[in-house]
Amino acid sequence: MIRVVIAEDQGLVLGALAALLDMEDDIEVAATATDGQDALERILEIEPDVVLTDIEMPGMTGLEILQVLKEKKFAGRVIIVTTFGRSGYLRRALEGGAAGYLLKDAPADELAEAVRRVHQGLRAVAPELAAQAWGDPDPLTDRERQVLKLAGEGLSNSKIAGELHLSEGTVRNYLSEAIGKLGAANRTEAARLARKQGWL
Amino acid sequence: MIRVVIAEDQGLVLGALAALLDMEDDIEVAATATDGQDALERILEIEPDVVLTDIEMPGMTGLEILQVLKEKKFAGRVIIVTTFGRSGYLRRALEGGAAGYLLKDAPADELAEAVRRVHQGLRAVAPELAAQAWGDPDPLTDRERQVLKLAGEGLSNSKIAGELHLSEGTVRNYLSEAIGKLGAANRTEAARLARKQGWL
DNA sequence: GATCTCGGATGACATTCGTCATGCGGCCGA
DNA sequence: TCGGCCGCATGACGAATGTCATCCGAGATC
Repeated sequence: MIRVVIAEDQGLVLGALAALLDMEDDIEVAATATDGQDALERILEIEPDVVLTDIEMPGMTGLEILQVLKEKKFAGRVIIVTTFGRSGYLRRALEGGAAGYLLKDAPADELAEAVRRVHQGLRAVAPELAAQAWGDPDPLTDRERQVLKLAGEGLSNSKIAGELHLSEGTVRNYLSEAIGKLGAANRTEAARLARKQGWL
Repeated sequence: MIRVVIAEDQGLVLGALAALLDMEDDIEVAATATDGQDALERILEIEPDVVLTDIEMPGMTGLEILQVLKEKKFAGRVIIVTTFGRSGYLRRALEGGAAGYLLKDAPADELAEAVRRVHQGLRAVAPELAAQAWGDPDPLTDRERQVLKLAGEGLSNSKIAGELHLSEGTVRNYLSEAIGKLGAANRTEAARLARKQGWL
């Protein structure tokens, strides 16, 4: 019996995924959670064989959970299930030690199959992503990413400077760098492009 | 037996929802579709009692399907199931004759319940939305909306002016108006706020 | 110790944005 | 037919943004 914990913030989808997996004879859904913190607690408490988690969740993202589990030398395996195949996410997931990475638009029967593969020690990466995986690496530095992220939310340079404890001029420099690297015309377009690649 | 057709572009979620509903004794999933066009054909062919559809889908959105079904005097009832409670969407859905509007973060057992309610001729609107439904109507004029949308994608004023055949100064005026109405500090924040409300 | 590199900071400059007052021609209702 | 809006435009002005050259100090590298 493969014991699974599922973390997914959309209740309907969570319930549905659980229903789907519970139909399998060799898989048991041991617990579910709708936010990151909660998920982490359940996982550490239950020590399931496989963890299934979304990336975008309130409290703590799937990638952060992955990070923590790695530090705690968690013995089970983790599958990331998410909406979009952003190469940035995929790379971070694999670097973080994820055993699988599925897209939500995969056919439904791939899910149970992936759980089994992963439980056997194999990897399960959505085929349409495997190739693109190491495509174009994120050209942004940490600072540029931070600055761009805030700028993309509409903060002014001075607000950003305050937030990151930098001078306003420095913020301008990083932003200018980022805009150049992404071939954008301004901060807004730059943020949009970076977001599309999963770099934010 | 309530016959249901489900339209949802994310295969995994689609399969899972189907599994969830198929567990109910009085509900039968008659067909599923992963894009709007296909969904519409299935619905017209099968004439189910209830249609369950996402909003964002390739080919045709759930709201467009709703529109067409209304024109064709479709006898069944439609439930919109979507990710976020944007009041703009909700209003358009209800105006379009939707019988239900659920959020994906609702608890899973609400789904079957909603299907039954709707089949009996009742409405099923996620309670946390019902109040807000007619809350704040979109304060933006058509022009403001168009301009804001493009600005949010990173276009400069002059690009926007070219796109919409307006003068650059006029674009600035509309944008300034929109920023003011939304209480934002700049175009980027304004676009973000408007998007969050489903006004874009 | 001399030299490089790197994160961070300045200052100056041109451009773009955001705001506001104002002008003009339709079009609608009184 | 006369106001009064409304959509669109202008012009002007200050503030925010984008670009560059340059500088400084702390580690690395040699």
